Amino acid sequence: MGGHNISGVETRLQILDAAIPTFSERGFVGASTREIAKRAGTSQGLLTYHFKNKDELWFAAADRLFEVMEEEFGGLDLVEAPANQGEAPIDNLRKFMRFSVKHPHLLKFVIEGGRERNKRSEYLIDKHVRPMYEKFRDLLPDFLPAEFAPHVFYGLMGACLTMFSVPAECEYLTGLDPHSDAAIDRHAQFIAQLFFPHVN
Amino acid sequence: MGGHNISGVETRLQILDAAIPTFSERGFVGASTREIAKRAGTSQGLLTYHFKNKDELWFAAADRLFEVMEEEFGGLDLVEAPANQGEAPIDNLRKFMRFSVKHPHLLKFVIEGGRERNKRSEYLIDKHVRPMYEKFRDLLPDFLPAEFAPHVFYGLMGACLTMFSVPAECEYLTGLDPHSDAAIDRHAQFIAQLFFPHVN
DNA sequence: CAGTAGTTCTCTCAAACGATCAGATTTATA
DNA sequence: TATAAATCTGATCGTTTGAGAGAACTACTG
Repeated sequence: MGGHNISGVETRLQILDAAIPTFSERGFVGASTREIAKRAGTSQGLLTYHFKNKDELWFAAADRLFEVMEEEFGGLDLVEAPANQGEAPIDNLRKFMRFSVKHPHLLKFVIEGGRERNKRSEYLIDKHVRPMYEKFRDLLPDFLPAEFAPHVFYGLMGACLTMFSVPAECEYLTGLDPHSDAAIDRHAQFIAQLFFPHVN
Repeated sequence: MGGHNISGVETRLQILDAAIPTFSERGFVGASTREIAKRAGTSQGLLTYHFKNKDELWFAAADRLFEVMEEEFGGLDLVEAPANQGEAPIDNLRKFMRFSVKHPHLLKFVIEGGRERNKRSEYLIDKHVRPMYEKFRDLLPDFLPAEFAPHVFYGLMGACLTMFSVPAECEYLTGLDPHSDAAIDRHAQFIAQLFFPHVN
């Protein structure tokens, strides 16, 4: 078997690597399959050959993003490490923020997914977010009542990531570029003092 | 003067009241002028009469939202009140969160505006967000170094509002409805303990 | 009551969209 | 070398989009 490219797998990846930033920048509706094809250097008709439709392309892009996250970041150890091994939480927070800055698209996918409930958001939550959340929840300290889990989760996530989820706004509003190492380190320091005051 | 409706001002408001939830739910690109017109009970061509184009309609909707916020909430006193008058910060946080839950559209506007830098985000920041931010920044305690202002701002905003900015996701993921009074109270309690531990 | 200006509505248009398809092209297998 | 399978391109379909031109309507003015 064969085709123009050595293998369809390679083309698939090229398309996904073009689809991810496009969906991230323009949103699902705003991203056109023609722009994605142009970025990938292929034709628009090829997208529906490799992926059945735009929804399936989005699913595949989300899967690819979390695949990269799993490889590079290795899961969410925000709570586990400091609680169980006594590691400095600031190191984990910094690692977490650095990853979020390096891969802003994942954050954009999750945030846009949370906007309204549809098949995309349900796919994202069921397949990728819920496992993370349950791991997080199970690692919370015992003295914390169970009903506080959502509040700690969204409180911590929001405090950690909001600044990096709107980098353009942050720089235009405050003059601070959230991508800079200084900003990341300072934010990690601030959040660590906030959530883990006893460790310092 | 005259026309089919009693007054153009009334029609304008009807259109804005339809545009706000539509932009909020679907985003700027996803919201079609036809859906807005249908919700408002008018024709689509009327939108370009009252507002020059879709961008101007969005600007007017944003202005209207912040107008309501100013009337009902009266500015951001998160820091001012507790620092200067010794009021319980939890009351201000609760008030802030209640408003955000009652008017989720404002939050959606700001979040989508931060996605990428364009004329909409710049309009929103320059006209509405920057005054809030500068007021917030000027009220921070003196012992806090100035370069921490953006971190406190986005840390606090993120911790406070992220849960309410993705209510559908929150409920589907954690089973907790962020609109409920119990959730709001508990979140205010958690955030207040986090940011103002000395007050309790 | 006629005239006029301001307002609302209908109809239309070009552009862009996702999706589909026939056929060309390349590779793998026999 | 022949054949089948996989890959890719380019054209096209039916819809939906934002925007605009001009008609229809209403209230005010003289």
